[in-house]
Amino acid sequence: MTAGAERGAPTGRRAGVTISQVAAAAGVSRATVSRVMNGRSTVAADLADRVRATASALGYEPNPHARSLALGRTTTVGLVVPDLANPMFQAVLRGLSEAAAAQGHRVMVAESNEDPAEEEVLAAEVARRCDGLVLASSRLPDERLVALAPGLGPLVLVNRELPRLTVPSLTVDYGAGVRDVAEHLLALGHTRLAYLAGPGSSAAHQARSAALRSLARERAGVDLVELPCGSTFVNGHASARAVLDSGATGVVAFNDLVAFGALSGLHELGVAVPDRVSIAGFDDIPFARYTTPPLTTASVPQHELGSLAWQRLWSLLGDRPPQHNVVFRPRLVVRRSTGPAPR
Amino acid sequence: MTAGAERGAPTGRRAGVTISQVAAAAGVSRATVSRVMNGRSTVAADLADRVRATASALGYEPNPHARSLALGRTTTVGLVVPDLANPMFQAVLRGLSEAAAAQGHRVMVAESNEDPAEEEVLAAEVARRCDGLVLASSRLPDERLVALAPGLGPLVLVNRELPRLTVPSLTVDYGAGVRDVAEHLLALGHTRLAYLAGPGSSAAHQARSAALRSLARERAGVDLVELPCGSTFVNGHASARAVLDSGATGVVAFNDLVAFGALSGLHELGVAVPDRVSIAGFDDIPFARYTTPPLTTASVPQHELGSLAWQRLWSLLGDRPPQHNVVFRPRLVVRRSTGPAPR
DNA sequence: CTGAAAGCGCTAACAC
DNA sequence: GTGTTAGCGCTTTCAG
Repeated sequence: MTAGAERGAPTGRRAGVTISQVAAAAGVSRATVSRVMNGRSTVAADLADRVRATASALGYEPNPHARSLALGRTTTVGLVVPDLANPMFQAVLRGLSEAAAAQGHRVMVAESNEDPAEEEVLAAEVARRCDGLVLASSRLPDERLVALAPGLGPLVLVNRELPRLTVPSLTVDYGAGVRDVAEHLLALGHTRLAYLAGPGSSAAHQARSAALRSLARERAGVDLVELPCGSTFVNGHASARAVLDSGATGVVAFNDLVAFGALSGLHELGVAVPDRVSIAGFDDIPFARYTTPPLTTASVPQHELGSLAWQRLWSLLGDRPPQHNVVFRPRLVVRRSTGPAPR
Repeated sequence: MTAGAERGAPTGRRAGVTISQVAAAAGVSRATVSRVMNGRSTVAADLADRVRATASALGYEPNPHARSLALGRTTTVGLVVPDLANPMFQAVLRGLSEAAAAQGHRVMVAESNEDPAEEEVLAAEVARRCDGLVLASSRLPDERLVALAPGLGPLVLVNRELPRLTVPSLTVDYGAGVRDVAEHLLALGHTRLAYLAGPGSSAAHQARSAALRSLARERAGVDLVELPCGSTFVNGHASARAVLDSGATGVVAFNDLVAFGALSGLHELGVAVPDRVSIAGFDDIPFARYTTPPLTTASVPQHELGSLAWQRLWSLLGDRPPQHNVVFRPRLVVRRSTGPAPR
């Protein structure tokens, strides 16, 4: 089955005219072609023109892998997320992809399925293939991340900080955000709150859980129960019964997805929202305002997290001074899924 | 600024122990190391063990770019979509990414922003860097696509066919789907229908437009007006006024996003849905059932489109017999955004 | 300003 | 079985 590689091979293996062919055709050395293609130093104008002409005549396009090998850089950045189905991460991806594209870079995505072990392998692998890596909402324990980070090359963290290491991070003040949500519920007269917990490995979850507990401790007469849940619609849906059984009238969901799931599950159980129980989410994903009822949530600048991550990475890649870390303050967005506590 | 490249360079340039170092340390040739690393032919067991030991001791990991260059293949596939913000394409991405990951491949995404010119450049570039390419809902005119395709290497088309070329395609019978939607509206007593048109360059739009026109032609007493719109939430929102002015009581939106936009715009204009106008979307994106009111739509197997695309590509990459093309029949999903025509 | 030559890190014939 | 040799296609000193 030795099919000819020339012109339009059957299954479509790309042809590939090489720099040598161009050099030969133009009667110059490969070095010269390379210089012209890269707009390097001074090449006599006429020669340069000749090279450009034959290059385009032959349809020459430098082989990116050969360049990567020679230059030690691809024009690709990686993004590793726990769950591509989460609109939050989709938004980060878009923000990153857009910004990177504007600078001629592509992005390679990988999802770890919320599994720290998988994430560790993926991060290493993706980092190896790219000039830099953005790790969003890493589910890795601090010590693993600290151990891993130096080997990953240029790295930017989203939704996660690494105190002991100086890696650029874009974070969100989840403690303050979830506190705002809880205060909102308390102000509405709810005294028994349920927190639908995120994945145990999620730093975002840990921050929220801690902030809620400390709030409950400070305030007299506030009852808080933490219900193990997860990060998906399905997880939230499955928690509806537990929410009901908990006797809570106000629920703080780990994120909007979970909130929607709970909303839908409670609806099926015949529980009116917000009449009997109020539900709030987190993130303010695009559809949060269009559900029934529209979701009260804490807004997080998802897209911007992605684009800023690119800026940080870009600085790193150019050995330019690192940009400042930023922590975003979530903004409470009150919609109709929360209301006064029932009497 | 000649920083030492050895052990943990400042900005984090990846170190990179090479095959030569492993070979030297293990006292064998690079070829042997290569053979061991790739589980090739027979290498004496003891030697193999020694190599493996020193490799892992040194933390050796083959450089993917060098492999790509030598082997002529990366383990990466590309995906080009018109709009990453569309949940439909996000789902395709997930389907593709999941399936590809199961076979050890990564995906590189790029979005063309609905711009055919940009798409053409992107497709070529991404194809060059990957083993194969899936082009989703290409906005390229047939002739451009036909001209481009052969140079792209292994290619799979989603939401698009190329009659003159034999490239694997996964399509959806949009004509039948949109017809189902329209019939549903007609059965509810609507006689004046508005179609919120998608991008002119979209094959999906063209198919829907044609099917609707032919339906209107067949049926007596059916009024159809096509309103230029687009593919996004914002486009749909901006069309609300035009919908109202058109006097239509039933609207068929290009996709769910447009339908949501229209829903929201009409709501702001104080128009009750479905009491005064009925709206149907297309795709059945994940949130379609959770909006207010839940959206009537034609369901399309988005995730499956992505995973099947991977299968097709995988066959192509292995020079295995091409799999059969499939055309999915959308399924009408009636929810509460459509109802009886007002009297 | 241009060419020759070495090398990026790996794989694959081809000999021993 | 294992080492030697020659690339994969490009960039980049280093001479001239």
